[in-house]
Amino acid sequence: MTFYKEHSKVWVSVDVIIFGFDESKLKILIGRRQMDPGRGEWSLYGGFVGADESLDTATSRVLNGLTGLRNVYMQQVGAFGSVDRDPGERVISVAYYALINVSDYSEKLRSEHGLEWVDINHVPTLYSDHNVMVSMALKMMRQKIKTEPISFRLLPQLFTLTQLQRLYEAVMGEEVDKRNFRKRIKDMDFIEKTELIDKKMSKRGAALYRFNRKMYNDNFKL
Amino acid sequence: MTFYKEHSKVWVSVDVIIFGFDESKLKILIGRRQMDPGRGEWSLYGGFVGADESLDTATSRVLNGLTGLRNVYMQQVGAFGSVDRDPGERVISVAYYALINVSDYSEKLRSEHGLEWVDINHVPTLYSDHNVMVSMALKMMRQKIKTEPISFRLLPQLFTLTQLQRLYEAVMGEEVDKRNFRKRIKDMDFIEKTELIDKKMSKRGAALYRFNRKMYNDNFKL
DNA sequence: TCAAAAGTGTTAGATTTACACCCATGA
DNA sequence: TCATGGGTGTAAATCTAACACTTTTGA
Repeated sequence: MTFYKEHSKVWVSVDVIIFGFDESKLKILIGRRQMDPGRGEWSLYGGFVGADESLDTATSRVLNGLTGLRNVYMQQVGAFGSVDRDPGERVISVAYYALINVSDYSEKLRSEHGLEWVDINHVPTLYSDHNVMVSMALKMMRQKIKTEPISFRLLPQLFTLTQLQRLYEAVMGEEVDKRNFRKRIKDMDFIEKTELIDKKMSKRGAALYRFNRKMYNDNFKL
Repeated sequence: MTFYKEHSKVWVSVDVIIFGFDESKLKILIGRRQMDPGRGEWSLYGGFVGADESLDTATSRVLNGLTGLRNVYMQQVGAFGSVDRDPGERVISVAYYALINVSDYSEKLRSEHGLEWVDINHVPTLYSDHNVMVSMALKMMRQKIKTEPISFRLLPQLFTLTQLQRLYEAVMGEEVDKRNFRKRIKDMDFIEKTELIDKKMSKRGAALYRFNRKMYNDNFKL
C-alpha cells in the first residue's frame, strides 16, 4: 500500500473525563501526571491507542484498568489535534467522557492510581488542553441528560427523588423547583417507585426509585 | 522521548461532509474514489493529516484545495477509529462538516475533481464508514441550526424569507408553517430586510434579507 | 384574467414557571 | 417538641401550533 506510505503517522491517545456524583456534587477524576513532559501536573487519565484496538476499545481498556469496571457508559467528546498540544511529541488525542457510580469504584484502586475526585466547579489547571476537554465534555453531557436517561449511570440502583434532583442540578449548574421536577419525573413511567424506604437522609424516610431499563428501551427509546 | 516510542503510530486523516443548498434541497459533495482500496466507490473527500498541521488546518487545506474557498464554516463531527474501517491500512479519521454557498463554488473546480452534489435524502452507499459520518454530521447540523445562525453559510448574502424557510425545512427534513416561521424570523433583529426585491422566483417579487453579523455578535451571541 | 408566489394575525392548546404548606420521624 | 428533609396541587404566563385569505404582476 504505497499510497499511505507517503504520509506521516502520528501517535493517537485517548483521554477520559470520568464523572462521578457524590454528596450533591458532580466530580471528575484527575491525577498527577507520572511521566514527562508535564510530570506532576494535574491531568486527565489516558492512554495510547494500540495498533489493534479501536478508539472505543482503547477507552474501555483504560477505564477498566483504572476502575476495574466494565460496560461503563461513555461518549466521545471529540478529537484534539493542535500540533503542539503535547509538549513532547505530536500526539492527537480523542477525548471521551464516562459516567460511573462512585460507590462501584473502590477507594483502594483510586488511591493506588493516585487519583482524586474534584468538584467540576473547581477543576484546577490541567495538563495541555485537558481543561478544554473537560468543559466540552460537560457541555455535551448537559445536552445528553436532557434527552436520554443517563443519570442512572451516576447513581446507585436505588435512589431517592431528592438525589436525582441534586444530580440534575449539579450537572446543569442551576437549581430547579422541587414540585416541578417531581411532576416531570412522574410522567416518566420508566422511573419506578419501589416499596423501599431510605432512612439515611431523613428521619421520615424517602421512597427509593429505580430505573426500569427494559421499559425505557421498549417504550421510550427512539 | 522514549516513553512515546513504546507505542505504535497510526495514519490520521480528515474526511469532510460538504453541505450545500440548492433548489430547496440540502446536498453534499461526494466523488468516486481515485485510489485503492475502494477505487471507484462513492466517497467523501478527505486527506491525510500532515506532521505539522492541526486537524482543523488539515481540513481547511483539503477544503481549500477542493473549492478554492477560505474561511469556510466547519465543525468537527468526531473521530472514527474502528481497526478495520479502512480496508487498506489502519487509519483513524476525523470527520468534519462544512457549509458552503453553492454559488461560491465554481462548477469548473467541481467537475475537475469529479465531484457531484447529491441530495442528502438520497446518498448512495459510500466507502467505508462514510455513511455513518454523513448521518452524524446531519444530526449535529440540525442541532446547531436551532441555536446558531449558520443558515447564512449556505445561502447567498441576500436571500428571501422563502429561501431561508426552504433551507430550514431541508435541514430539518420537515415542513414548517410559513406564518409561524416568519413570525420567528421577525424577532431576530440580526436578520435585516433590505430595500431590494428579488424577481427571479415570483412575479410579484420578494424582499431580500441579509444577515447582520456584527449585530448578531454584539447582541445575540452568548 | 389568471396562475404563482408573497405577505400577513388571531385563537386554542400545550407547556412552563412560580409558589407554600403539611407530614413523619428520630433525636 | 421540634428540627429536618419528604411530599403534594393550582393558577398565571409563556410558548407553540393551527389555520385562510389578499396582494402583486408577468405571461
